[in-house]
Amino acid sequence: MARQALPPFDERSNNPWCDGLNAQQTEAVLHRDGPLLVVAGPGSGKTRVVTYRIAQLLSAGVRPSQILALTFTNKAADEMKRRVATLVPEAAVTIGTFHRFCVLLLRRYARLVGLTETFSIFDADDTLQLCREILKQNPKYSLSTTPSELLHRISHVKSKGILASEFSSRHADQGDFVLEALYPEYQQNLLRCNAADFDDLLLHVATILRSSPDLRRDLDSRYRYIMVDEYQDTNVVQYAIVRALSVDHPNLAATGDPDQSIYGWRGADIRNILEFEKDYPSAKVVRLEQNYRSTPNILKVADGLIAHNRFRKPKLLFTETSAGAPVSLTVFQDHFAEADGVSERIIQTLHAGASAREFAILYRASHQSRILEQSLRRRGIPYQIVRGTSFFQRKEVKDVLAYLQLIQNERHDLCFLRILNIPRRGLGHVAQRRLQNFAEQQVLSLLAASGDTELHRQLSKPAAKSMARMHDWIRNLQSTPSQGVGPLVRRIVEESGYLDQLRGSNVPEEVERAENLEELIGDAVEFDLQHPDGGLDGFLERIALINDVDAWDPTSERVTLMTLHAAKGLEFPRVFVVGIEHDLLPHRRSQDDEMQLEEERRLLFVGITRAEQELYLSFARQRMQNGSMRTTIASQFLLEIPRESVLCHDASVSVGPADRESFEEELWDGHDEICLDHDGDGDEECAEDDSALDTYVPIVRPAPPRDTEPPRTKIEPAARLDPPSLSGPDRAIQEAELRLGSTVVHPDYGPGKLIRITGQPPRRSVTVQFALAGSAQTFIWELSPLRPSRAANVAEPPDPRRG
DNA sequence: CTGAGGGCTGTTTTT
DNA sequence: CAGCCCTCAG
Repeated sequence: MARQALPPFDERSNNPWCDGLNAQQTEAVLHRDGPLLVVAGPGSGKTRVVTYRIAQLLSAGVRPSQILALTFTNKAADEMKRRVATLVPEAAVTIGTFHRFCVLLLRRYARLVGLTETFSIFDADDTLQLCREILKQNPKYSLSTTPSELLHRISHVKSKGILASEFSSRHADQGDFVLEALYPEYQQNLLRCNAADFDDLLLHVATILRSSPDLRRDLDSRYRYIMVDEYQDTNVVQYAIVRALSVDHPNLAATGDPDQSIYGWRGADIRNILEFEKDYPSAKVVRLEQNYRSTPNILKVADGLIAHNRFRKPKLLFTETSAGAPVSLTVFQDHFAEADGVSERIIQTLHAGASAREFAILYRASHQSRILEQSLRRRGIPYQIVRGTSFFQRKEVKDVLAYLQLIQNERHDLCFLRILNIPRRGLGHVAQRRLQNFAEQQVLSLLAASGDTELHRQLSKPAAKSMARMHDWIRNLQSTPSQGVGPLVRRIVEESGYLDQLRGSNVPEEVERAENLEELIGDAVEFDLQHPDGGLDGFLERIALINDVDAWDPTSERVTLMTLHAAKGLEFPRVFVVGIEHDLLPHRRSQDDEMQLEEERRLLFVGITRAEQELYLSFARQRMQNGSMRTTIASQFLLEIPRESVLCHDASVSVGPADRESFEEELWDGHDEICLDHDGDGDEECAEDDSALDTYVPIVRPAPPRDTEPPRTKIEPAARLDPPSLSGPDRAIQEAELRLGSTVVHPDYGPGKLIRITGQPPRRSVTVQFALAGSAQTFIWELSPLRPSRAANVAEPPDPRRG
């Protein structure tokens, strides 16, 4: 397979796909065969490059069906589709999220992993419910974990690509008995319900690709040109999938930005992008560093902040736009005042002629939206919120969806349990327990068991009658030929009596629920119109995989509220980032681990770089936490942004007018050495290095000098808070043993090698490459359960009989 | 079997 | 503070 040479220069300039592109963008667009990595800073025209390249490939004769573009969010996929459609109308290129693409494959090859093609997708609620059930049935573990923790840990393990079968054998001797017992049980339950959770969608596909070489080869050849967006956010499972599809035809184009990696908590492995060149030695690497989005001031703030990440390769970001307004940094008295301050600022700007759609308010945690909403509503500012609970999460809607899922997949026992007594039919705890026991004994699905006359004999007369009736009714729904989803939803809602029950209530809340059910019918009818061949599967899949970000309408004349995570990939003329406080951003749960702390910093970096013209940063001196007002601490990140690019305002009342101008000093005073620290050893970090990405990480520098002087100021910068000191006899041992390459043991992950050590004794951050799990993790040594090991060879698991 | 009320817990980000 | 689970009375 000859690699195509680049076209001569004049051909480039004549190429319609290169109009208005800079040299690097052009290079990426014209790249045809072979692996390509585009490292793209924020606002550098990445999406443009990807879509132009697709157009370029098509015009060079590549068939649309051979192109596959994978994104993380539906929003990104839709945007890409839209832009490709503008360039090349009606090109049937496959563009979608990883999850959706995997569902597509899995529907076809479900049998290979023990599912049928009508398998259900369990959402967060379902999986949590399942974990509850599992703990209920395994009471001996219910003290050592909670359902949500169990769920979280299973998901974590899955995102590392570890199957239930592998987990038990790998970890049998490692002491994680809870997961060892319950992960396989969880998985069996999914299988019994003919269901997959979100992680499974990926994991099953990866498994299929690994275990079916012929199929892998076919798919590899079918998808000749693969593009992966946000490659820094791929986890090992996604990596395995992409890798498997680009063996024979390694025309893989990955785009991403390590500085925008914000999904580490979900198992994203930044090494995927860092080691791209190792995986594909012939890869071409293109860097897009010119920013077309933000003003220099905004960019300076972003750059100054992200420069504080130590595990990073510095990157040049530049722009040619004019300076623009300084970035605003405001402290408010409390979160109410902050919300009001933001609203007032919006009002003023609206009066000056701005339009509401230009604004975005970004925050760390979704619950922060509530106060903001109230404030905006009071002033009549139109807003749209990208929030966690959607229409489809409402109880009554989920109830009806449960009927639909049960009809689609009669083994969906969770759905059956959910609707057993909805609407009320006199089937309570007793009937439920007998049903479950019976189904267990006879190895039947709950639906099948509910129709069994043997079970009916075990129930009270009214219960038996009610259950038989319900069973027959659902069977009838199942066997009725499909007239579309709309009529089906209507039948369920009406024939079950659910709608009547709600309508007849005098509780206003229930009447509203009835209205929601009407709306659901409407939604289903509309779905039928828009997707004549969609069917029940399509309807349910859309609900399972689409979230609220997709309902976000960028053209609507409203202020956008969303989390920092949801904001990735978007841009707005005017951006507010609120609540930049210690324990919130960085989040409390991210502070013990340097890697997680860096991820929080990247999160703020992402937020900052959404702004085109105006950026407003703020925090509150007090905030409601667990029902009580607490005094907050300014985020350490605020100390890290370049002082000369921001304009500080003190809008809080705790400081008298005389002190107002000193707010800036209050924040920064005595911290210049922290802010400036990284300029000292600049030549190494700023050294040009065009080739290898692997030098991105790690640049291990000495930790910033820690001040011994007590802070003089009222706002306590978190960076100065002393870490808890280590006490006890372990200390000497721990310090002596801590060396690169030495072996340590973790109670859960087993033995591993120290591959990175940073920081100073009270709080050293160590990264351990685990031999058994095959993955690396970073810990604060002093706080972790890691212990030095005498074993020289980590390849061999320690023998428990000896230990 | 149902509904109300008390106690407990947990508390980020998302496909 | 909120949401969930369990208990208890009807």
